[in-house]
Order: sequence, then structure tokens, then C-alpha cells
Amino acid sequence: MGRPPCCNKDNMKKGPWTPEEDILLVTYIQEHGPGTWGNVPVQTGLMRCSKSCRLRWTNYLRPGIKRGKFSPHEETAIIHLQALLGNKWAAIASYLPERTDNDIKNFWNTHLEKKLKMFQTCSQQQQPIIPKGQWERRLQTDLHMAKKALSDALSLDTKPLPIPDLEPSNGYHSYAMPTQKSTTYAANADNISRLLAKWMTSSLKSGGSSASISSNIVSPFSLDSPDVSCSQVVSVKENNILFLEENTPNLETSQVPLSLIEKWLFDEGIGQESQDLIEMPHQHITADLNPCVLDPRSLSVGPGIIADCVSLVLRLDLAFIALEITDVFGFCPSDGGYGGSDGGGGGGGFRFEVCFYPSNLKYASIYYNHLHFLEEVFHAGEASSFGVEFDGLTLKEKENEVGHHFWCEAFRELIIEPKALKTMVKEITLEKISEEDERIAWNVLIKCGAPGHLGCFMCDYV
DNA sequence: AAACTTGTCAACCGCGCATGC
DNA sequence: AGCATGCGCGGTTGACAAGTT
Repeated sequence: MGRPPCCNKDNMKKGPWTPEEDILLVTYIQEHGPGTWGNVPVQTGLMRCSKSCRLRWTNYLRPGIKRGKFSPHEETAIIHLQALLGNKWAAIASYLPERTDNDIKNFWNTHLEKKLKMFQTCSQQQQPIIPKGQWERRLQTDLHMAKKALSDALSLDTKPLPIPDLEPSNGYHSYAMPTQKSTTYAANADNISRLLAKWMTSSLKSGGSSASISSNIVSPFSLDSPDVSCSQVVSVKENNILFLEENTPNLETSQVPLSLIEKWLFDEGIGQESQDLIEMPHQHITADLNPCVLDPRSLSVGPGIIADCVSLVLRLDLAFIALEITDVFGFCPSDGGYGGSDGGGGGGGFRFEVCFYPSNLKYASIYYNHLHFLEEVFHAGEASSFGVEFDGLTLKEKENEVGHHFWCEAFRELIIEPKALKTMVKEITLEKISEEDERIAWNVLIKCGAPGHLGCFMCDYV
């Protein structure tokens, strides 16, 4: 039983593709679309196995592939994502839709890996040995850095954080592609791409265009930053990014630096402007949260806490939101489950179900563990007890109605009053500051001790 | 100018999961 | 349910070009 063999590899041609073969393949895909690769050799007469055809299409002929130099921000995104995801090139490529996983992999293997090794060697010379007893702090720092890496990679922020450029730099790096060979080949590909123009147009019209996150990723790291040294890197401070927004050119309103949150929280005189940022409309933000395009199989980040945080959040494509919770309140939102389960919630962590409610996510998270406080603030006791009705519906009915975990949904609705919101968040934050010695669940929390840091357990301040 | 080394990247290989029969 | 193929992935190879000695 089973399917018939796709091709007989013994008679298959190997090696570089000729322009004629490319045209045959492109013509076929123009007519039939990509996929059903097993039919390609049969129907085109190509003496290539189906796998080879698929690779040729996905890595070279497919429309929308960007060739040539990797820009500094592409480079930085790759560095951060690789640090976070490991060699999950397909997952990394999903954040750089114009680049193939093969391109990214090659770029990493030929350029970035060496470059980072050099950088690490340089850094280690200045990195003091961690004293005994300081491992917890280091653990927190590493976790923080890992999350920061994701945040930076996904963020729109343009502020540079220096990583030394280990090569002479005058704009883009010198290791870009255009050799004589690739130029010639690109010319062939260009010809083919013209053949594809019509197909591309129809594809785009039919909604086939995928939102390009990469077009908006402007990393705060720049490998091209001039005049930087290893010592500068070691002492660099975080640059928190709170919101990621796709397809929205207005950067000024699409990102909120942490300092603004802090300012808003503790500065009684802060104006309505930052208030507006806190209260980004629910629909506005939700619209920018693309469903995660990553293959779940690619998301096994690694063992431990970081893996828990990152993989869960990535599945929601909401990493920045979890980071936001952590950055503002100084503990890691990773004790819990995913997908709206309503168990647990204790132990000091947050649950990711709150991620379904981006606009008030951090507050919803807090709410989950601070229901009693919510009651006090909003006098909403009737919504906080099981068995009572809400809007004439039981808890279960209400959950079914909203299609989400009811408590978070209820909270989202309740928290529209800015002053009360601020009061609550402030109180909770102060409460957390007072818990600096508390050890919660799996995670040993070490307060950083930095002056002015708001109970920042995760801060890399030393 | 030739030999050698290094860099680049398209393509291949093998593996594992998904899916059709 | 079990087998075989489809498909996608990460790792590796090898041809070619550029650079160095």
C-alpha cells in the first residue's frame, strides 16, 4: 500500500540548475502553483527529483526572495534569534520572510558565527569570574538577556546598542554576496523573475502576500556602530521595548519604552499622552498580532525556564508582551500553562492565557494573581467569585460567550478607568518591591539593587 | 604566473513528522 | 494499524571565485 514512489533517483540529474531548467520549473508552478512536487518531474520532463525541484523553488526561484547583502538590522535580528532559538533556521527565517532559511544558515555559518566567536573571546577577557554565591544573579541575568534578545530582535526600536564591528565598516558589510558568480546567476534569476511577474501580481491580489515583519525590524543593536569596544558592550544597559507592531509605519505610537511605563506609574503628574500609550486600543493591538507562523516543531528552544517562556510566547507571537510583564514588574511570567487553562495561578508566576488580551495584558496578568486587590479597587466583588452571575450569565456561560477565560476578559472590561488602573498597578508594583527577598516557586528571585530600579529582579545591573 | 588557501553559497543528504493508502 | 511517500528541516558537501603566497 502507500503512495507510489515520487521519482527514481538513479536517473535524476544532480548539480547546478540551468536557466532552462529553471524556466521549466517556473512555468509549471505558474500553471499549477507550488506543491505536489512529486508531479513536477513527470509533468515538466525535468530530470530532477521532486525534492530538488522543491528546494530550487523555495530557495531560489520563489518570488519575494531578497538576494544580496544582509542589512545590519537583518544581521542583528539573526544574531538575536539564533541566540534565542538556536539553529532553527526555518523559525528564524519566518521573521525574515525575504530570506530563505538556507540563506540565513549560510550567512550564519560563514559570517556571523565567526564574528560572534571573536566577540565572545573579546568579551571574556573583560568578564570577571562570577564569584561563588552569585550564580543566581547570573542566572537571572542570562534569562533577562535571553528575553531581551528576543525583544530586540522583534522590536522596532532604532536605538543602537553597541556590539563591536570586527570588520571595517562603511555602511553594509563587506562580506555580502555579489561575486562574479552570483552576479551572473542573479541575471538569470532576474530573467526568470520577469516570467514570474504576472504570477506574482495575481498571487498578491489573492492575498498571498505575507506580512513582512522584517521590514519593520530595526534592531537596537548595530554591528556597524563605530568606535565601540568590548568594555562598552559589557556595561551596556537594557533598552526595553514593550510593543511590537507590524505593518504600522508610525513608530512613535507603536512602541513604549519601559521608562515611560515607569514614569507613568510613579509620576503623579504624568500627562494623558502616556496614558494613551498604556491604553492602546484592544483591537488596534490585536490586529497587529499575526498568528504565529512558526512550525511548532521548531520551537523547542531548550531546557529550563527560558525554553518555557520563549516557546510558549512564540507560539502566540507575543513575546514582547510577556517581556513587558517581566520588565515592569520584575518577575518572570512563566509558571503556567498555555491556552487559557484556568488551573493554578498560584506560586507567584503569571499565566499565558492573559496573552489573549493584549491591550491590558500586563494588568490582566496581575489580576490573575491579585484578584483580591482587584476587588478592592474596583468594588467588583460580584465578578470575582465563582457561582455568581455576571451580566446575567454564570461564569461558565460568560466564558462561553466571550470565548476566553472569563476573568481576564472581565478584567479587560473593568480596567478601562485609568485612574483606578494606575492605582492598582502602582500598588501591586510596590507590593512586589517589598518582596525582594521572596523566593517564588521554581525561580529564585534576586533583586538587582540598582538605585531607582523598581524591584527589578531580572535586571542585569550588578 | 602558478599553487595554494579561504570564502561563498547552491545543492544534496539524511532524518523525522505528517499524511495518504 | 501499519506502511510508504511527501514534505520540511538542519547539517554538510563541493564547485567555483577571490585572495594570498
